[in-house]
Amino acid sequence: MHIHKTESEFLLQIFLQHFSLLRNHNKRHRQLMKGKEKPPRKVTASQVAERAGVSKYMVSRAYTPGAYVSAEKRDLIRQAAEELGYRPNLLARSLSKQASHIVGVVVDDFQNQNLLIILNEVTGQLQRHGYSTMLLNVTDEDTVETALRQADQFQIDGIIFLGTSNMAERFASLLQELKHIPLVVLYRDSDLPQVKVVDTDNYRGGREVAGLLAGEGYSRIGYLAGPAPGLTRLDRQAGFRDGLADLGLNLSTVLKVGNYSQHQARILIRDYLAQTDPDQIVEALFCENDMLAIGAIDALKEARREIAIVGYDGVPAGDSYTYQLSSYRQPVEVLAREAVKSIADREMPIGKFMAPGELIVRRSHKRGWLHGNA
Amino acid sequence: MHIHKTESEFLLQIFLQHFSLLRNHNKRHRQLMKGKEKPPRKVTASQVAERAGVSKYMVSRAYTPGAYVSAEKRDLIRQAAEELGYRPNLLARSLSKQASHIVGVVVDDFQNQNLLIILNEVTGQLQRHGYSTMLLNVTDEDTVETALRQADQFQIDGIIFLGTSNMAERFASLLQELKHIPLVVLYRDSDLPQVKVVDTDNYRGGREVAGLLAGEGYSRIGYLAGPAPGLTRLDRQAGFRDGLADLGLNLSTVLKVGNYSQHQARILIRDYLAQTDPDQIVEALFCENDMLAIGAIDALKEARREIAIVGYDGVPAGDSYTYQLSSYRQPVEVLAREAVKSIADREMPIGKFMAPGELIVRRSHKRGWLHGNA
DNA sequence: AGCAGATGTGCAACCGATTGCAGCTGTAGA
DNA sequence: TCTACAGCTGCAATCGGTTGCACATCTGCT
Repeated sequence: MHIHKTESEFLLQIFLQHFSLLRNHNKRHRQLMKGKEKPPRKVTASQVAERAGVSKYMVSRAYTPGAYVSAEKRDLIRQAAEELGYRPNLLARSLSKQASHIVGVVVDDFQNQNLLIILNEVTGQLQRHGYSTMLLNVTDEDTVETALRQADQFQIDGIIFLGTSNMAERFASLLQELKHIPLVVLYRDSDLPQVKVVDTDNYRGGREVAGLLAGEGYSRIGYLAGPAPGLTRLDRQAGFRDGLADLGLNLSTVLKVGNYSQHQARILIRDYLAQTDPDQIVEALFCENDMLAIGAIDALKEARREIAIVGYDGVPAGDSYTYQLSSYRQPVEVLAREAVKSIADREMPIGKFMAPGELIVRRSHKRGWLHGNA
Repeated sequence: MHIHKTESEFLLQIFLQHFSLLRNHNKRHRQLMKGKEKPPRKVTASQVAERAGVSKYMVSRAYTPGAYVSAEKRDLIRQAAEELGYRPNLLARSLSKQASHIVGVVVDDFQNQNLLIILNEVTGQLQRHGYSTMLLNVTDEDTVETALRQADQFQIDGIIFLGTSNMAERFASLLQELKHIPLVVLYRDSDLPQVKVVDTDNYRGGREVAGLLAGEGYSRIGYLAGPAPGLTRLDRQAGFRDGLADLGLNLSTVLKVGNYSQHQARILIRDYLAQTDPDQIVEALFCENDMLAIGAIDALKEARREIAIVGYDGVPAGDSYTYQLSSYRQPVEVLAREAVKSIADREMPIGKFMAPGELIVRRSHKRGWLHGNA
């Protein structure tokens, strides 16, 4: 009997705990916190005001540039705030200001090294400008809308789309409804209206690579394209083609791979080698990005065949002894800076920003790279 | 005269616009928006309430599980909300609920492929659980505090630390003050108090790798360690050592590299080969992670020397023909799930979660990997 | 019929900031 | 001395939600 009672009491307690947890979570939480030794002081503006002997409204003004505050009061308040360790609640501020200083950043491929390096740069820049980064995962199609909705509900100040896929288009069309949210597409060109594009100068990059390969004296030259829709690929390829043409060469082959993975490129090149008349196989191949180039080199090593390879991006892995990949470096920092600036300016960003990159000359574009070191 | 008047009126207008732009940005913005063809309808709970013929409080309850609402009214409200395209303002909700459903995710190395794969998984899982990811950039030391502050001001529900560096310690100590913020350290073991650790079972992984190498009949066996402080490295190494011991072998050499880059590993191995008595050079080397392993392989190829190599992580790059890296796969999805769950449970997460991984048997641990395919 | 208890609803207060406006100073100019 | 006006300051309202509580309403049970 006794045991029964204790047991049911115990269960009741559990139930009550659970109930209050559901229905009254925050109050309970607050009390619980208050019980601790070190109350994690949520210092509010009112508390600062009290200490400084002013009203809470002045606290806000002390941090608003251009507001009417006497210099002495401002300093007084700032000091009080300092002493209390006051950190304004950004949720409240954002709610009131109707702008969150949060930027949504979308990455569509976590295997692409260069994308991630840009991501790093972008978040760093955003942070330095006082923005926070909300990372949106859209690796499968269904999540695009979910992610965007979530971001929108947080009143984000803008979206930076980092990737190659046509998700950018999905985003753009979804954003049509939410006209007030600026969209920057980085790492990929596009003619979408109402969008700011930030990318390397693909045409120019293509031309420079053409010059590099022509300098080695190749004549049968190919281009390995990825699946990205839109202009990036076309311009890069056009620049390459035109560059070759200027030097009296022509682009004899264009291969196309289904996605930007190293693995796919390797398989494609393996099949290409196997199925193509040896006389027709290209001597040099410009790959749309470094991941593809690395995959291509793998296939060539495997088959012990040599084709001069040049990539695009300038990822760190290309620097390894195994690959020594010649490439065209994207000016990552410049691109990131421009993307962030576009959003920080708080005007609806439109137009294109195309930065020149820089040739990286290593060994993979030279004759004899497959063997020896010479 | 007439012209003058118009002109000054015009200037006045400009001035007023500018003034209101500065001092009254959001209101102006709203009006501006209202002027457009498609007002980007910020549907609020009140509007939904009006349409459904109830008070706005009921709207809130219609979405609160376990609240007292009649089924019919709930459906009515939900439908009205649907028709209007109502999306609750998460800033307001978070402010009121004292919990933002935002999780801070810290990545300390954007070159580490496995980290990024985990990042992908983590953000995906978070999204699925209704959380948003705030990506914190802490690539240089100074930004740790800034980043954390920013996150704290958004009332984040927790932090997931993804990385190997001792920034985790910095975080933990800074979080001491902010006791209410849960910290999960993923991809790295630690004995920090008040922290939840999620990692592979390093000891077990080490043992399994020992078995793999012993099976090939090597006797001089080494370990290539990275700089990470703490238990991950020690356990992995201890498991390896114990595993060898059980099979009558011992760990003859431990090399240590200054950071986890492929490049550093390559240089270290190159020097090791050059400076070590050939009779003393190990036959097999277990590398603390795949990036190091890949760097080591590069150095070996360069020197045309063979040492059996095994990595740890299971990054996709290891699958390339060039490397064919044998490794120990971290159960990325399981780890991510556990990390997210720890935070979603809303209790202060403490303790360790160690998941077993899985051997990946490719070629780099076998004799003869340097030459041929056999 | 009378009443306890469960179920639904709206009011008002609150989360923590920002900001238009009214009112209060002080001081210079008439 | 009175006025004008600029510089400050605080009140009250607002952002868009959530929630304790008081007040119905509707059961079913004596």
